[in-house]
Amino acid sequence: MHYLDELNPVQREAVTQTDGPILVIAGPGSGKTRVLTYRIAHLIEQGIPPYNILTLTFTNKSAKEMKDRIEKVVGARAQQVWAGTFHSIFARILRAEASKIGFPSSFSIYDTDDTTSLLRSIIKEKNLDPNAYNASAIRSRISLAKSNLLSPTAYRENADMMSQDRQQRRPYVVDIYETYLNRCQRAGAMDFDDLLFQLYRLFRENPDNIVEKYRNRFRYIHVDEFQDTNFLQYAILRRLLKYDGSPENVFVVGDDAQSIYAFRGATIDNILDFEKDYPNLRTYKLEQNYRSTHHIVQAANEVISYNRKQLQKTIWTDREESNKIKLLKCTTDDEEGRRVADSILEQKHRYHLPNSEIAILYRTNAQSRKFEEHLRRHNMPYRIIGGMSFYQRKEVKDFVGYLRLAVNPRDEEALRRVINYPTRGISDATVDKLVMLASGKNISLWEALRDPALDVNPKARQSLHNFYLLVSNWQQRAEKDLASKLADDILRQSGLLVHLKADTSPEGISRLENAQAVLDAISEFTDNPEPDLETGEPGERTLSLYLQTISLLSDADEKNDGQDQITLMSVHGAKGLEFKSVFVTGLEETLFPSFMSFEDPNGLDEERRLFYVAITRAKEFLTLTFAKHRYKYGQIRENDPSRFLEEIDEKHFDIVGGIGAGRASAKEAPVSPRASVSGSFATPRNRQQASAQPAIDPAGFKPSAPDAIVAGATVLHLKFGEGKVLSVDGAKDNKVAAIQFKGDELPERRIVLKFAKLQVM
DNA sequence: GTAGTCACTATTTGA
DNA sequence: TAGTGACTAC
Repeated sequence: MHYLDELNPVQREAVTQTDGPILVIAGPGSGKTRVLTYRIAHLIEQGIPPYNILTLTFTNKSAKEMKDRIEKVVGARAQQVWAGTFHSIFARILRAEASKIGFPSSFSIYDTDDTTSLLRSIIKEKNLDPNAYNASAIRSRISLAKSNLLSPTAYRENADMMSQDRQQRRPYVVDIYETYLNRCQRAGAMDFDDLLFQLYRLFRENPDNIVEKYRNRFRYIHVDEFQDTNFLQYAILRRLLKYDGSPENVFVVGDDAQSIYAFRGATIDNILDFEKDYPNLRTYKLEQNYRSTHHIVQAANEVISYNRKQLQKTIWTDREESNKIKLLKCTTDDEEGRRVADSILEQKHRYHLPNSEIAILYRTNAQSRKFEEHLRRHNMPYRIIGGMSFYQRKEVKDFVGYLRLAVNPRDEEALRRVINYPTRGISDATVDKLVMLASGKNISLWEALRDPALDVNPKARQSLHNFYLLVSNWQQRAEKDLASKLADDILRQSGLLVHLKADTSPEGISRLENAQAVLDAISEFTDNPEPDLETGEPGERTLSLYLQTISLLSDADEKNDGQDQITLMSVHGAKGLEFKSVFVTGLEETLFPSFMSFEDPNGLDEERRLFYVAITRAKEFLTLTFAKHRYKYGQIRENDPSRFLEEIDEKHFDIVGGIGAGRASAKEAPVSPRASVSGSFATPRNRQQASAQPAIDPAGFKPSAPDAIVAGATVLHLKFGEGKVLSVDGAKDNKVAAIQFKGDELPERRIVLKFAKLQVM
């Protein structure tokens, strides 16, 4: 069948419209990937050289999948398309052009840990209070600044940013930012944001007319998941697209309803601005859902209609046959784990589902444990995406630290990590002196290492010298030697191998195996060079490129080994995926939606979009679960069912056992007095807390109607006791009251009136 | 210099 | 609870 015949009329129009700016608003399961891949295949069929086509995707994995799908239509030429994530494509450009902005071409990439530890050290050097200046909070501040193109100078002139910092009682954030930038430059390192920020800088300063080069190269630009791009990414695209005589061949695909990365700077404004920036824009809406059955699609529409801001769009399906959505009400998180495992077992028997068609989704990675326990108990194979990945393990990071140093000795985070690990007689005091000297003279740690002005005892000096020789030797080899051979030598000569071998505990053995797995990965990498895009020759396969590649891997890129396993992951991780059967778990107030989102309505809207993404992953079976009681930080917490459950019409539900027989009864189910509930999970701490609760006689308690709860009223809550209503907001069925309870550690609690048991006094 | 203990504290999502 | 950083004892 010809590829164009596999498309519906709207899809086909979007695919064959090859020139000018195009926006495709694509609902979940509407064939978005198909449109994108066929459009690129179509361009190639029309004679456009594949290396003139750029496609920016969200994960490396989806870029690869896309290339493979294009290949099915146009053959091997497909592999010459520039397809990858923003970060990986831009890193590649920066490697080629680094010298123009004062970076080595083998610059290091600092991951979140490197950045945080560098910031921690800057905060210490500046003698700032580490409590007020929380390193990871500062990191997100700096990230926010970069994503909005604010240099330190612009930051200082930005009244909003400065006053926010003052309000947070940390007026020196911008100074930390400035120092941080210097340090990165000195270390020849870029963090994730820099890969965008520095590229933007390169294009703006435009040495040697470099923008021209890339404008000519990328004649057709595609962006997947456009709703998740931030201002900086948009600005870079604009640089590439907006100039005199530009054909503006840009094709973006997105869905405002699936925007779930606002927390890291993504903004829907990009979709709205797009229409303004490109007056010739043609917009297509893909609304037919080919993925899910009727009840799922309807539920998704109902939920998303509660969001205030959205582009008008209603997804629909012609799939009539349909299972209802199952709702599992559980008393505890443990019961939730058990019943999900049981349901999976049952589904597998009844419908012969392979494990790979089943996914368990949760809001936070920490929730995976209970599911793991119960799946293991049933001997069901599973894999976890996200959480601690291979390259985040300590032993792997240590080894990689040495490799980074061999490639770029100025890499200060790598140097600090390994300089005395395994121990080689370089004390913390010596390292501190090194850092002070480097700061004083504004030289890199690597230079400071052999600076005669360094005031240390002869023994330490000798140790430093030996370390210097060791690393210099690797560094010289890094440019010519085979990466795998060099890495093997580094593992031995660094002393890491001996150190790891010394630990014969099971964990120790697994650490050794992980280090050796890095060697295997490097061999695999060097043995399979990808073709160079312009020449088609086997491309560069240096250690430096390997390091760059692994630092840009994301969780979603983890491969499956072809085993038939159940997938466990966060809802964020599930974006773009689909499964026959999906379990969306932990649907409780404060968890999903997260309590972090309660402060601002935009936050709640984002949680709702996240829920929308979660349920639309399911093709045939959707199961929603919640637990009344759940452990958090070692303590039991009680939660109400998520408001999102209330936003789905009952007719889509099939309620299975648990607390009460039906949904309505769950709302009015008699609530056990706190003491007896805690008693069944007795720990000394819980007991104490329970006895501190105000004693309210459940028998004499008569809940008032939600309408009776108004701001200023004094109310009684079975669990929290007496409280004052500060405010009430939200529409009729979703009213939320902010209440301050007497003797409560929280300044206020937000209570969903529909679920709450409150009595006006 | 290292290993072990203790107390504290953070609580989301991720390239 | 789990991870971390500071402190202590050898």
